[in-house]
Amino acid sequence: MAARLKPAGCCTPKAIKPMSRRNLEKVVSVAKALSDPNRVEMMRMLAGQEGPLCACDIIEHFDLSQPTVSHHLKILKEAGLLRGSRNGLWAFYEVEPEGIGALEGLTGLLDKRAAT
Amino acid sequence: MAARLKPAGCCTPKAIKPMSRRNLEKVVSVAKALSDPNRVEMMRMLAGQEGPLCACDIIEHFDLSQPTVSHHLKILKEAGLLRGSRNGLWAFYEVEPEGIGALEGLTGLLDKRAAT
DNA sequence: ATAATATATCGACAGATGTCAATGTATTTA
DNA sequence: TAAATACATTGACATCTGTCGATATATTAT
Repeated sequence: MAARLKPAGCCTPKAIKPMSRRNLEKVVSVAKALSDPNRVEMMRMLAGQEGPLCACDIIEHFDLSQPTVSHHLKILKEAGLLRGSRNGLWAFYEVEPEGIGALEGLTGLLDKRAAT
Repeated sequence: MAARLKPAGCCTPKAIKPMSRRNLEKVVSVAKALSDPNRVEMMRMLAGQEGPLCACDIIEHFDLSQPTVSHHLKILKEAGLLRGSRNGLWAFYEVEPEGIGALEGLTGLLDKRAAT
């Protein structure tokens, strides 16, 4: 029969607080966007500015090809963490408030243990 | 020559606040751990309990094979979001305080817009 | 109109990731 | 000791992801 047993005197798990599929997907897409070190650095770079930065400055800062940087910025934008705009030839990016929140939600964990 | 230009009158980006490679990797590993919907649900399930839950209950709750659940729990544990223990045949898992923080850091973004 | 430039998109490829069936390991029971 | 059980690990496979070179698109300057 091989019925799966349970530990003695145990375990009716409490129900999971419901979350819509849409919100779950949102959480996952934000986490996914921040699950690459280059993208985290892009977020940290933009979060430290007082206004938008042109793509050229971001490209210059990373040791990646221009298409790759463009690709990463797109992912961050689609996750709602960045906002993009354009002025003539140049593309500008800046963090969304939500992006700051997400970034701090993760990096804030570190501040509670060791500095840097 | 094709020298890369810059927008007129613009842009000396402010330097990125320094972050150690170790801390960057930590942030990325946490984000990566939460970048799968099943793992987010496992975290939410465990975060809603008052104590540890046996693996059997987690396996039962998800529409995944036992090895796959075990694999996901391992990733969450290695990211520092879960703590595991064992009592006889049974394995128990519970959230680390850091895990709660990381989870709330991401799901908290949603509460500010739409409920659920 | 033509050339030059900044950025986005496409196509390809190697490596990472989620999944399961099969097997291994450790513990309890008979 | 032998059988049963809960969970972990392994191996295989399809899909996803990060990356780049090549190309396309849009804008400005000549």
